[in-house]
Amino acid sequence: MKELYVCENKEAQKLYKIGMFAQINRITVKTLRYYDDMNLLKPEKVDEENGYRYYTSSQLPQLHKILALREMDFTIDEIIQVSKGASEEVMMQKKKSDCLKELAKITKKMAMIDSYLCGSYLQSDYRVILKSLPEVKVAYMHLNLSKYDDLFYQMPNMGTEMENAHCDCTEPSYCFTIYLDEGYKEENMEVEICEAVAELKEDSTSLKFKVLPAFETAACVLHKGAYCDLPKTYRAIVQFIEENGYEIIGQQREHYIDGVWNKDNEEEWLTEIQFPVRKIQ
Amino acid sequence: MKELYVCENKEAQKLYKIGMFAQINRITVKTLRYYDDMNLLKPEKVDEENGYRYYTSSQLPQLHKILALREMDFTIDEIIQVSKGASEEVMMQKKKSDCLKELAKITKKMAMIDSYLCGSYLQSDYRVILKSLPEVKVAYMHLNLSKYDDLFYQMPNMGTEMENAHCDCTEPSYCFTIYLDEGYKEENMEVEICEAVAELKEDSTSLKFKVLPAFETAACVLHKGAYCDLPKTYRAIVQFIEENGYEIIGQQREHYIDGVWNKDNEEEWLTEIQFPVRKIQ
DNA sequence: ATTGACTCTCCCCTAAGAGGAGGCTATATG
DNA sequence: CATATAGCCTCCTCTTAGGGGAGAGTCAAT
Repeated sequence: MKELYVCENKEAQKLYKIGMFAQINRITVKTLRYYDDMNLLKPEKVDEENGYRYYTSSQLPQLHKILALREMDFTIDEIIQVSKGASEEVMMQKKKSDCLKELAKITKKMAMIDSYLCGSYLQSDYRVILKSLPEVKVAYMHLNLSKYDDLFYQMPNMGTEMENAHCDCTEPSYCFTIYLDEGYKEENMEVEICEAVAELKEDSTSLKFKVLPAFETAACVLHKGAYCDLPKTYRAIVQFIEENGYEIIGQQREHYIDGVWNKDNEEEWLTEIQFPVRKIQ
Repeated sequence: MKELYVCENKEAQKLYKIGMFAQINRITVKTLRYYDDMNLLKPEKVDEENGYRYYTSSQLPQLHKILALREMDFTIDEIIQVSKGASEEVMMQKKKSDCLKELAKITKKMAMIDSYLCGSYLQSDYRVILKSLPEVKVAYMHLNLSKYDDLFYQMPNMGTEMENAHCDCTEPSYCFTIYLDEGYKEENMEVEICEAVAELKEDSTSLKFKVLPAFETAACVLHKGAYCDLPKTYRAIVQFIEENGYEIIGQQREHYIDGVWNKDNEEEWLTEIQFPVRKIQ
């Protein structure tokens, strides 16, 4: 029965070796040694001869506090701050806001996974990214197309006109169309074919120049394959915009990356859709 | 205008150096080099002479897929599995369940922080831990106490009786009382003082022996300081048990670690309360 | 030819320990 | 008393997904 009590020796404090102390607290020996190295919890006594660490029961509350804070995801450094007297209150509030951020992130992740699983993002080949569109100088031709494919018959024309005007294209090249119609149309659409240039030149009858303003945020998605599948991609990106609380604030651009001009195989064609957007408050 | 289109040279594929390719995709050069090292995304071509990496637009979809999966918290290894043909469906489901687990963890963390902030855990000095209580052989004395403090007047008696019976205490020592009354009582309580021993001995009139069964789970909390504050600690642990969906399935033990027998200062006394519990389905 | 912007490889760093090698020590058993 | 085993020590490497930087080579424009 509490041998030390019987002995009436109040000085003697039971010393636990590291293994026992670890077992009592359901942690590993490694962890205790690590906390020693980090100067977070020093053993009560270290044998000078053999280096053995000895702990006492009076260190239990300190250790339990450390473990409690670790469970709340405090880092070792933060726990050291606390033990040096930093306001726990303040750090807790910070931790809480960290938790809320993490919660938001994980919720977003879940939403992405879910939207993949229910197939609306079509096998995850759609990755909507938000990026900024810088101000850009373009050469452009205004066209009324009776059907979509006419667009590409016009492209060689535009190439010729640009050569005549001695235009320098930017590197990497940035060639796209702007749709001027509101809403979706399959025929008789009004478009502008644009290509980024280094400098503005004199307007001619068909080839004109202008500066497009920058957009702080644009929702962009890559479309791989023939153009007949483009509508599906449009639906996906518009869905993304709606679901994530954005609104469209400008004309979308269809940016041609790979196409008939450099790839025989339609499946390798690559197009990027860019929608200028803004977060709805 | 799409110079390659004008040139009608379908073989020529525009090669991007790593910096440009990184910029196009809003990622860092380091990331691309890392993916190369990991064999996740090899450049289309590497210059044999100077080691420069060159990428093409046809690698964009692959890269975007990688980035999309990274956003969903897939590890590099998992993405490699996917690119080698592992079922995305299955991995997504796994990811989702990971997310749910993480969500549960973070919710728990938040709850801990909140309960700290609203003070119910009293400055976080209470850390409830769940551990198993192994089967234990004890020497014990059955007592009826008119008031709590009488307990400690009985302890020296018990020490003497145990010495007479030649008991070997376990290491570390495990000395505790079991409360036999239902509910909380401040006086006239029926208790058993127990001390773990290596072997059972012959019962005497006052000192008896028995084996206490193991409990798979016990909610335990350290109490630091004088015994008059114990009720607060009891309330905290009972609150924890209720809030976390456990139920009490045995008599609680009050395990004496540091006390009057080895510490003069009441504030250094240390006691552990152990409640055998079970998760409610 | 020079300059500045890119690129390469190689090395070290992260948080909180885990895993293990090699060597010393404490305790229990024969 | 000798030895076997378990426990302890230090030191080293490993984990993720890249980041930072050194030192050296390379490209493109002036």
